[in-house]
Order: sequence, then C-alpha cells, then structure tokens
Amino acid sequence: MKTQLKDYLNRYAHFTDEDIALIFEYLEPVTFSKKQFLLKQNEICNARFFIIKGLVRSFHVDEKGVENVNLFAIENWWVTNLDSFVNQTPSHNALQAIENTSVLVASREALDILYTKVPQLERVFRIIAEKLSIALQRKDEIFMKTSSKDRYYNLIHTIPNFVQRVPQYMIASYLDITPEYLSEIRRKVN
Amino acid sequence: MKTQLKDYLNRYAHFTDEDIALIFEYLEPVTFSKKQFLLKQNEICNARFFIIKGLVRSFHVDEKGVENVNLFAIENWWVTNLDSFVNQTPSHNALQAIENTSVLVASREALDILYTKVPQLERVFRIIAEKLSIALQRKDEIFMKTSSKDRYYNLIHTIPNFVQRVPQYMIASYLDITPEYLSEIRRKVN
DNA sequence: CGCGACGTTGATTTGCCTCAACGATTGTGG
DNA sequence: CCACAATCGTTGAGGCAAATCAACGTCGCG
Repeated sequence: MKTQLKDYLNRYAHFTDEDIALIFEYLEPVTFSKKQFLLKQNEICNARFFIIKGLVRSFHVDEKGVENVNLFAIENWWVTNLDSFVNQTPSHNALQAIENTSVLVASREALDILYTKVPQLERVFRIIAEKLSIALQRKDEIFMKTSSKDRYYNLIHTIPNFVQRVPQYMIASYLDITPEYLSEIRRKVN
Repeated sequence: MKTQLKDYLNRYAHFTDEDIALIFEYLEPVTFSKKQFLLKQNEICNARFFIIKGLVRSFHVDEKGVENVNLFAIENWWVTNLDSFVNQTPSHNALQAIENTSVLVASREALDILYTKVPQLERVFRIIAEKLSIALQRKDEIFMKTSSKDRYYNLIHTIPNFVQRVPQYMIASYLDITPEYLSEIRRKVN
C-alpha cells in the first residue's frame, strides 16, 4: 500500500522515503464494501480519496429520481468532488463504491499541512488537476462531436475490459443515453 | 498591466513586488487583432496566455468544415490548449481573438523556471487548474441535464452582456445547437 | 454600390426518448 | 438450498426535440 502510493507519487516529482513516511502518517486507510458511499449527495466533501484497489462512481440523482453517472474512478486515481471540496458547498454528486474498494483518505487539513511540509506535493496536485482538466476536455470533445453509438464504440475500444466491471445501465447513464437505446445499439454489433 | 497581473496573482497566494518584477521579466506582452490566431489547429502549444484585455475563443474545425467552439476566455483568464501544452502533441483546437486582444505570454520554459524561482506560482497554477476542472464539470452537468433551450436561457441569464460581444453562430456552436434552431428559440422569447 | 457574412424561416427527416411489458439473472430470507 | 422478489437487460410502438437542407432578407464593409 505504501509502495503503491510511493510509486504513484514518484511519477510526478521526487520523494524520499522520509517524505513518503511523513505523508503516510497523515493519510487514513479505509475500506468500503460494494454499494457503500464515500460521500453522499448534498454532503460537504472534506477529503480526497486515493484508490488502492476497487472501483468508484460519481453520480447525481435528479428531481425525478433518475441517476446520472458522470465519472468512474479506478486503481491509482485520486477521486473527490472538487467543487464541494474546494468551495465547501454541498456536493451535487455522491461517491459510491461499485466493487469492494480500499482507499487512502487525505483530509483537507492533512493536505494543507502536507503542501507546506512536502512542497513537491503541491506539484503533484497541480499536475493531476491539469490531467483531470485534459480528461474533461476530451470527454467534452467526444460528446459534442459524436453520436451515442460512436460514444459507446469509443468506450469499449479504448477501455475494453472496463465494461464488464460495471452494470450496463451505469454505462448508459455515463454515455448520456437510455438503457433501452444502449440495448438497441448493442444488438446491432453482436 | 503589471498591477493587473499582481492583483490577479495575489488572489491566490502572496507575492512581493520583487516576485512580481521577476515574474514579469519572463513574460512577453503581445497584442492580437480581431480574427488573428494565438494558436492554430494542429500546432503544438508552447505557451499560456494571460488575457489583459479582449476576448478569445477556442474552436475546432471538423472533416466537414464545421466550426466547433468549446471555450471562450476573457479578461483575467489564463488560456491555452492544456492537452497540447502538457503533452506536446498537436492541438485539436485553434485559439483565436474575437476582439482586439492584449495578452501576457508565458512560455513553457519560462514557467518551468518560474515554478522553482517563485514556488507560490506552483500553487496559483494548481488552484486555477482545479478551478478549470470545476468549471468543466459544471458545464458537463448542464449539458447532461438540460435541453438546448434551457442552456441558452442559462447562458444569457448568468452572463447577460456577454452575448453581445460574440456572433450568434459561435454561441450556437458553443451550446451545441445549430444556428437555425437557436434562431427558433430566440423567436419564442420576445 | 455590390458582395460576402450573418441571421431567419419553413418543410422534411431522424436519432433518441418514453412508456409498457416481458425474460433472465441475482441474491436473500425462510 | 430452494422459492420468490428484486434487479437488470431486452423488445417494440409511438412521439418529440433538434438536425438537415434550401432559400431568402439584411446589414456592414471594401
């Protein structure tokens, strides 16, 4: 677990074993079983979660009771609701484990301290924020330019083994199409 | 110009006059006239632009020759193509001045040096990357959940005087609707 | 003045949704 | 460990928001 985090952090900046040990003191390992919530809708998000193992989704339930999935996060990803975390406002989205999931929890307070104690962390989080922006812009590009059919093909070709880890109706919601129509799309592929 | 940048930077971290002076040495003031390109499609993006005055759009021309606007940027915004800038790959989008625009150009090399000479800058760019992510996620939320009619109303109510600075067909493209349909929507308001 | 860029209008088409009903799995308590 | 319920995926009929295509008005600019 410590080595996994260390390998991850060293992809973006240089950290000594002492740095890692210090960082580790401020993080709390927690496990969530399938369907458990890391964060509920309308709660204020006070932490970032580093996924050691498992799969998490972010989603929002609208007035009609319809679930709206907007993000999946897997191993070696930091997940949170940034809007809520940064602005300390109620989160529009919930974070829920799709599989049994173990994470390292970094609270706001812990991070604020760590940013000054280990300045390279500031760089790591700058870089992952930039990467998140890039990913979101690519998603935007895809949704603007392609039909729902192509969005599905794109998904199964870029992350082939991912589809099996997630129920169809969540994939449909993420792609912004109805489960019925996704079913029709799939029929035509075989 | 210097004070404008100083005021901006001090919103996110503390900078002395010497810091500002040093930063300023690494930035290059440039002006672009209406319709001029800050960055062309398929070029590699080597800089971030801080907009002192003016209005810039980011857009992509597809195989059919259709323009696809995905971003507008105004005074006191940093604009770039992050994907191209970070990964040094050809940019899918062009950056073009919609009005006569003056900017401060920060090259990759300048930024790399400045990050180490003035570490608070790392924080500033972490924060603006986080803010960009939040803005993109909000945009995603709006596009997922609302009709094109509502997207238009949302735009004109949140940034009322903005619509007059930009041609209709660019607004339509940004909202992902055809100019014809936007026209129909507008007819029903008056 | 005349040309090209921009906005509008109407007729037709289509991608995708809604609603309703029905199999196939999965999982859970008795 | 089985029975029954809940969850999940599929199929089909009908409907609507928004796209496409084509044509025309208008205004600003060289």
